[in-house]
Amino acid sequence: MSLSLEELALKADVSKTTVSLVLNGKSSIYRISKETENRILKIAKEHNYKPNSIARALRLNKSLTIGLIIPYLNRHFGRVAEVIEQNARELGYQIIIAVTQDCLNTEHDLIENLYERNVDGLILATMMNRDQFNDLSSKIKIPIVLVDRRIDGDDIAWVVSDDEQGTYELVSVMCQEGVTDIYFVGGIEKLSTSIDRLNGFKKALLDKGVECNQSKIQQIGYAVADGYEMTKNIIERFSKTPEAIFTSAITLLEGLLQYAKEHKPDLFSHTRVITYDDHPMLDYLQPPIFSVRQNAEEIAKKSFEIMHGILEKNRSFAQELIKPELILR
Amino acid sequence: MSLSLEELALKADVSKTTVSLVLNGKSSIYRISKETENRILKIAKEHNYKPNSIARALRLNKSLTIGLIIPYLNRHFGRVAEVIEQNARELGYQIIIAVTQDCLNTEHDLIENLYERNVDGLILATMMNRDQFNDLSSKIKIPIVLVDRRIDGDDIAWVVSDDEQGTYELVSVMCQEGVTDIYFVGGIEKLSTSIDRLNGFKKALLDKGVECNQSKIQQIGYAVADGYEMTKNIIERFSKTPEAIFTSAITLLEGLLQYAKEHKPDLFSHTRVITYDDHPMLDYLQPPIFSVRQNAEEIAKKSFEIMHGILEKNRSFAQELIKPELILR
DNA sequence: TTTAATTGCTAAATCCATTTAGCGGTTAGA
DNA sequence: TCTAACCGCTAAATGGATTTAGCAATTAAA
Repeated sequence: MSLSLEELALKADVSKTTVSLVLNGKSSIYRISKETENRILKIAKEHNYKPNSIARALRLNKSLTIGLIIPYLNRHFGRVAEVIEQNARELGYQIIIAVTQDCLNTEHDLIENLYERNVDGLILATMMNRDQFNDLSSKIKIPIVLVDRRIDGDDIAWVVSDDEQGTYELVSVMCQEGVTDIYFVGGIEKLSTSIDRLNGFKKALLDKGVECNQSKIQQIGYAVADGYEMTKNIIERFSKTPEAIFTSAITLLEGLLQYAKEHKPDLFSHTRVITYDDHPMLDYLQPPIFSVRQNAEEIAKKSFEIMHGILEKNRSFAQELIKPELILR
Repeated sequence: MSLSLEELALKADVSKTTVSLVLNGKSSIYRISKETENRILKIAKEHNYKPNSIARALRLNKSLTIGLIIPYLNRHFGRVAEVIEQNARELGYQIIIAVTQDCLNTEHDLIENLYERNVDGLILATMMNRDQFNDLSSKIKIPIVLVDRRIDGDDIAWVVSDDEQGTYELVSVMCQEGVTDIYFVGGIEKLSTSIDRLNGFKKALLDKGVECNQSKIQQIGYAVADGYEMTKNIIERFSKTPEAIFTSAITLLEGLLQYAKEHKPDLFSHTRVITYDDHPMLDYLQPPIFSVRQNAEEIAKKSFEIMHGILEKNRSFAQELIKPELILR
């Protein structure tokens, strides 16, 4: 490890106070002479001095560290994490990452854990509801920015994809082609991602004068197996083959594909499949699957931007809806 | 934040030394009476005391933090990171993550950065060669475990997929079907992943008595665009359509698919495609693409295990080849 | 010449947990 | 009765950077 302030002070023949003041740009405030200043700067540079970050964190009660808590490091969240890390690094922050596997208890433990480990802020893809979040906020005195999943409330910072609009547009494309017998394969019912996507779904149908039948809506979870299960239900419960199925996440589409491969190889000859989330491999699937691509880069960028604004620029919370992109193949 | 040792000591009417000794399980060594011990434990529990991790790190020179440096947070590395994080968490460690984008300079900066930030160890998917690694090792006095990409040397800890064997087996399948006119679409030439996969490739052919023609081997890089480029070269340079193409990463396969879609839609009717790395979507592609699935979970588990062994159990380095799995569709 | 202001710098406190050396007091052994 | 061992606990040092209050020396003002 590099030298300490004290060792540097010894070499420069001044006190460590002086060294610290100089290196923190406070020479003029404390009237350190130009001569002394230059000498110290030179020696610090020669020895490539870097202040011990732990000592600094202890004294300043600021660790330059952000906790990032997400359900998985899958394609979407992996990309989000990657871009958050890059943005954070440029501004001197580090990212401590942790995954919840969409388990609320794990999420709570992780938040507590990271908080105790003195992160300066938390970026969170949460499973909490409003009440749970309020409880947390009262205990935790660091800024929290929600990412990907929002919670209603004027005082909560979040950055999410415009799930409702994205789904609305995608489903509308189907409607415009005259396809309105669409099934909704959804995720975790109380999460904003599911609520908003379902709202977009219903709205698109309603615009075509079609009231969505509750029996066409399922919300079990976001795992591949859940997608499999819901597809199975649709195919086996109803005698009529659906005109279209909307899966509200790429994992659910995977489950659908798996079921189709095993039990319904001709699914695609009668049924259109559309999905939230995009994946490059979809380009090579037959028949083409329309999708909604979330702008993970923008989501990541904005969420760190808001965090940074709160931490260093005295800004308050902010909320951002990021426009997704329709991909029609 | 929770109480400090001192506040706790006040409440228990003892010195903070006593509290610290009790909470660190040293009551008997220092002959703290059972009565005092229980009183302190009770009060600590009531107030849910957690030692300030920063102060602890400063005093002990141990941050319980591991740096994880990888090229991207793509599917493979995302899964590796996820499992490392989970394993680390169970043993009280946190993961600080950083991505290099396969840039050597970035990698160096990140290593230095994390080192200065007092991580206890580094898990590294490196681009360095032996010399660069030796340089680094002499400067950096914390354990390093290489993951996914190894460097030759008896004293270097690493955990990698058995790239040579995996490729050997996959290519052998082709050979056994009589297909030996196989092109190698490779990654970054000097990385072990490329070297080992190429060796496995050549060995499989040699076992069939076929000497691999150098012109069938390309190694540009691991990006999707590189895969596109190499596929283009193969298709456009040679008059004869290849019997088979081996892509040595899923990203390269993506590039191949992209090129095929745009310029050679009939590629699959004459050419078999096989790839290193697996992806669930491959199950739904026609025709089936054989692949080698790396065991990301095992790679992650072992690499943290080795790190933990070095840090806490006084074990020395270790090297692990993780068996990948052949997926024949 | 005395007082006031300025200059250039530093001692010491602070953040909090850990750990070493050791202080008084009691009991046991010779 | 005196020494040795033991008991139960604590003061103080430590890790390294930051920051406040202020000291001693010089210069300027009255």
